[in-house]
Amino acid sequence: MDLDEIDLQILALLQCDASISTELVSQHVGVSKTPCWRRMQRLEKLGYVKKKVALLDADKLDLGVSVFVQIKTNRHDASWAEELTDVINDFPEVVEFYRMAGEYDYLLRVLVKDISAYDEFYKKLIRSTSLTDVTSNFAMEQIKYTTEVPLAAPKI
Amino acid sequence: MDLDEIDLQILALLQCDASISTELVSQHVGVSKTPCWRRMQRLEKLGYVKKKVALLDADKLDLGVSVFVQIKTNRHDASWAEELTDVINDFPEVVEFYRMAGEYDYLLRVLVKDISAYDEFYKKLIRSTSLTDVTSNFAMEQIKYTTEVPLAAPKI
DNA sequence: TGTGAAAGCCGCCAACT
DNA sequence: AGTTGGCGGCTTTCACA
Repeated sequence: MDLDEIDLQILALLQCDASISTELVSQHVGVSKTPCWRRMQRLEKLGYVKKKVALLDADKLDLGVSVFVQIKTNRHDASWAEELTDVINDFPEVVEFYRMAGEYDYLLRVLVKDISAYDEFYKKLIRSTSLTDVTSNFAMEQIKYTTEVPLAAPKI
Repeated sequence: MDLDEIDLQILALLQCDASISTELVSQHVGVSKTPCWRRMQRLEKLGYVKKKVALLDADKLDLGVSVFVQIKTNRHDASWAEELTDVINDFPEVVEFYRMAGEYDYLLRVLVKDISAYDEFYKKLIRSTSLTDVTSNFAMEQIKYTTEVPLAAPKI
């Protein structure tokens, strides 16, 4: 990994606030504007920073319910997995999608307005591909949600 | 909800790319610069935009393993729940934390480097509070991950 | 809401250590 | 790798229709 301490500090700052100016970043990490700017450019070009996004308040937008959906299948060929991936990617309600080890094959997090909106999603899902077993677990409350990855770098 | 179509379009753009300039936003949504800027200010002030962040590449930073941890407890009083919340919030490895309906009481997503890093986390967790049942499910692959909430607004 | 325009900061580059 | 200096442009703001 070709990152030094300063790079990690820059990443820590940016993943906390992407709209911070180069000048402020440079002051925090203790180098002057230009090298700091060059580092930031490099971190983007190398893909350490994937994108900069605005995080919206899901509750305010009436999307307060997360549902975790565990999926089991008996088809384990590559083409079916690809099909499932395509299907899932077309659902904007699915915000996370994992292939799992263990009992269940896949795990989804689905973000919807309420239970009936989830039911609509569920019907769409089982209609669009063949699944052996689908188990839904409802979240009552989102206690923590962060996009910040746990960097080894010291917190600023 | 005091948002019109234009506001929703602005939100859709910003949650896809927060570094887009006011001018580009204004062109996309069909109003001129200043009113568009005023809307964007308003959306932030009202809290629809919570923050702007950089999304980092977890794989590149050697944090490729997500573990979903289901927690069961027999203590259902408010003070214990608060204690758990505090404990969890102090773990940077825990990137998501939900109170669940159904069999399990809580669900965590923990982001770590590898299995042994997870084991370290696990030991820290069970040491810091009393839990009746902890089940860990490992994700082999993150197929989809987005911070974009499914807005009713038309995709741009 | 839209227009226009001023002020200022910021990203960006050049020349040098 | 770092610094210093500066140009150009965009963001931000205000005044007014």
